[in-house]
Amino acid sequence: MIRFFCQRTLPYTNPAVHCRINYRTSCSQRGFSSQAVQLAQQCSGHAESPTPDFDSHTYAAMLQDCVRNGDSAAGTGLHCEIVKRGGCLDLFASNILLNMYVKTGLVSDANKLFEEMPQRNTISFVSLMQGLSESQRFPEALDLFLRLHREGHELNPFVFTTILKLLVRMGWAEMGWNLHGCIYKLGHDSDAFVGSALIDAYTVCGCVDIARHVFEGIVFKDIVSWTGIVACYAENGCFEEALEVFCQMRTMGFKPNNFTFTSVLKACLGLGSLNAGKSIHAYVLKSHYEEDQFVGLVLLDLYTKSENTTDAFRVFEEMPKSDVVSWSFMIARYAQKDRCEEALDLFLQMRRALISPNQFTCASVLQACATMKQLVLGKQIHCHITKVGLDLNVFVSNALMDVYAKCGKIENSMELFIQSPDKNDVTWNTMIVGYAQLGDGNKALSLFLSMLRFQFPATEVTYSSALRACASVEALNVFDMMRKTNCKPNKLTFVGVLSACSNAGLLEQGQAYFNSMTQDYEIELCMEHYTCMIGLLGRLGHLNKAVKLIEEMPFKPSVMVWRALLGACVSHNNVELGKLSAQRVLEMEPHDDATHVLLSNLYANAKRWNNVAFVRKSMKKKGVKKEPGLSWIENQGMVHYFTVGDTSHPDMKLISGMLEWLNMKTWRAGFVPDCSAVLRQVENDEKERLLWLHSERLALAFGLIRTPSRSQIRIIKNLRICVDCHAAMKFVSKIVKRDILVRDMNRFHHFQDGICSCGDC
DNA sequence: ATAGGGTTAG
Repeated sequence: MIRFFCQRTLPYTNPAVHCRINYRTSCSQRGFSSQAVQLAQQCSGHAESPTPDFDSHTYAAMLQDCVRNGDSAAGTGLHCEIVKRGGCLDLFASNILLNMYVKTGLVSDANKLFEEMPQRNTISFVSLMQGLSESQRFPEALDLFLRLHREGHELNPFVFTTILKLLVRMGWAEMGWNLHGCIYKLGHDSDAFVGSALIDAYTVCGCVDIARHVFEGIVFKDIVSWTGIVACYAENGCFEEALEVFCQMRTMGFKPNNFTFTSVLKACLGLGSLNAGKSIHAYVLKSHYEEDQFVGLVLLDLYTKSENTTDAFRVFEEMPKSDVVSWSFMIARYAQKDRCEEALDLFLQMRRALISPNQFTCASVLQACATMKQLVLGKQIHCHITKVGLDLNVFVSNALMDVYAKCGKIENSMELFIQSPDKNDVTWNTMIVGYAQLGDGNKALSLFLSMLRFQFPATEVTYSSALRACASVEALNVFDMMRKTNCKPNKLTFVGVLSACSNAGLLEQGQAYFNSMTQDYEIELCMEHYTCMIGLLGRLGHLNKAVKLIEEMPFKPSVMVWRALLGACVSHNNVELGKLSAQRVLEMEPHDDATHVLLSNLYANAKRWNNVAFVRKSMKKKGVKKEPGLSWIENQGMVHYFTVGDTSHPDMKLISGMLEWLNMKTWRAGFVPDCSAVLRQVENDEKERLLWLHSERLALAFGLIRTPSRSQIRIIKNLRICVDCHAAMKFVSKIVKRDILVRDMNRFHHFQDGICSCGDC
C-alpha cells in the first residue's frame, strides 16, 4: 500500500542535498515506478533503517518513471518524501515534477507548484499551459501565455504548438492568423509540429489554400503533417484533393495510420464513392487498423449511407464490442432510416452486452420509440435517463418529449418542456408539432407566439412547423410574420402554406403562392407542392384543372398525386376520372387496399353495384384484403380491442345498452346519420344499425361505462375514423360532457363539447 | 535531459 507521509501538496523548499545512490542506473531504466514507491516507503516506514539521500537528478529520474506509468500516487508520495527530507529540486527536476502533476491530471497541484517555483523557464510554462488546456481552464492557459511573453521567456516552437491547439480548442481558431506572422518571423513555420497545428487551425477556419501553403513550407514532413493536409481537404469539402494528396503521400513512401485512414475515408464518404471507400477499406485491413474505433465508425457511415447493410455489419462485428459509440451509431442509423424494429433490437442486444447507453444512444432509441409509438419502452428509458441524469441533455429531452407527444400524452411532453433547462429550436418545434398533430392548432400557435415573445430565435423550421401546425387562416398570418424576418421560406414552409390554402379552400391565394414560389423565392417545385395544389383544385371540384396541372408536371406524378385526385373524384362523384386515377395508383402499387376500397366506394355512391362486385372480386383474386378496422382503449392497465360488430367482450350487454342509449340521445339532439359510410346494398334502417356497430363506437361505449367519469376517453384506431362516427362522437362529447380523444391512422381528433380539433377537414 | 501536432454519433 502507498502511504502518504504528509499532506498531498507541499510548499516548494530549497535546502541542500547529497547523492548516495545512483538510482537512475539501478532501477529507473527498468521503468517501474513501483520501485520509486517502494523506495519512498522503505525510507519513511522504517525510521531505523538507513535512509539514503538523493540528489536532484535522481529524484528527476524517479519522477519521470511516475510520468511514464501515469502513477500519480507514487509521484505525489515521492514529492512528499522529498519535502519531508528537506530535499531540493533544481529547475530541471521541478519541471519534471510539474509535468508529473500535469500528466496525471492533478492540474491544481501543478498550478500551485508552478507558483511556488523560484525559477521558471519556457518549459515550465508550456507544461502548465498544456495541463490547463487539457482540463478546459482556457482563460488561465491564455493568461499564462501572455505572462510568458511579458516575462521575456523564449518563444520556441513548443510554445506555438501549444497555444495554437489551445486557440482551436477554445473555438478561437481565427486568432491563429495573428500568431502566424510572429511564427513566420521567428522561422518556426518550417517546424513540423507548428506547421501541423497551424494547418489544423486553418482547417477549422476553412482556409484551405493557406493550409496548403503552410504544408508546403514544412521542411521535414511527417505522417502527421500529411494527415493534417488530407484532413483539411476532407473537412472542407475538397474530396478529390484529399484523395490526390493521399496518393501523393503514398508515393513518397509514407504509411498511413488510423488518423490518416479516418480522414481519407471521410473524403470517400463525401464523394459518395463506395468503390474508393472499398479500396481504402482493403488497405485498412492490410495495415491492421480494422479494429480502430474511429476508422470503423467512418466505414460504418460509408456502408450504411449506401444501404450496404452486409458490409456495415461486417465492419461492426470487427470493431471492439465495448465501444458505446459504434452501437449508438448503428442504432441512430436504423432509427433515421425508419428501420425502427432493428434499432430497438440492436438496443436490446447492447443492453445484454452490458454496455450502458449514453445520451446519443438514448436520443436515438427514443426516436425509434416515437416512430413506433412504443410508450412502454419510452417510459423505461425515461426512468433510466432520469436515474443517470441524462434528462438534462437537450437532445435526449427533445426526443423524450416527442415520444410522449406521438403517443398522445402531450401533458407529459409539456412537463418536460417546462423543466428543460436549455431549450433549442427543436424543443419548441417538437411541442408545436406535437399540439398540431393532436389537432390543437390554437395551443400550437400560442406556443409559437410565446416563443417569439421570449425572443427565442425562430428558424425556418420553426416558422414552417408553426405554419403547418395551425388551422388555415392563422397559418397565412404566420407566413406573413415570417416574411418580415430574416428567415427565408423553404420548401417545407410552402408545403404548409399550400396545405393551409387547400384546407381552407382558398384557391386564388393558393395559386398565387404556388406561382410566387418559383418567381419570387426560387424554390424548386416538388411533388408535395403539386399534391397540395391538386388536392386544393380537387376539393373545390375543379377536376379538369387538376388534370391539366398533372399533365404540366415536370416529373412523373407520384402515387400521392393520383390518390389526391381519386379522393376528389370520390367526393365529387366523378366515376370516370376516379377510375383512371385508381388505375394509375394501382399500376404503381397493385396491392394497395385503400385504393381498392376508395374505388369501390366511388362505385357504391353511384349505385353501380356490378362494378362494386367487380372490384371486390379483383381484390380477392389479387389477395388484397382490406385491413380490418380495429379500435382499442386502455383501462386500468388492460387494453380492450374491438372489431366491427364484435360481440366477444365480456361487458357486451352493458355496451349494447349504452349504444342503444347513445343512439336515442343523439337522435333527439338532432343527429342525422350519414349512411354513405355504409357501402352495401341494404335498406337505410339497416345501414343505421350497422353504423352503430363500428369498432370505434364499441370502444367509446366501453369507455363511457368503465372509465372514471370526467377522465379523458382515449381511443386508438388503426384506420381512419369514419365520417359518421366522427359526427356522432361530436354529439356524444356534448351530451355526456366528456373529453374524447381518438387517434386514427392520420391524426388525433380531440372532441370537446360538440367540436372536434380537426375542424372537420 | 524536462515541454509541443492530426480522428468519435444528433
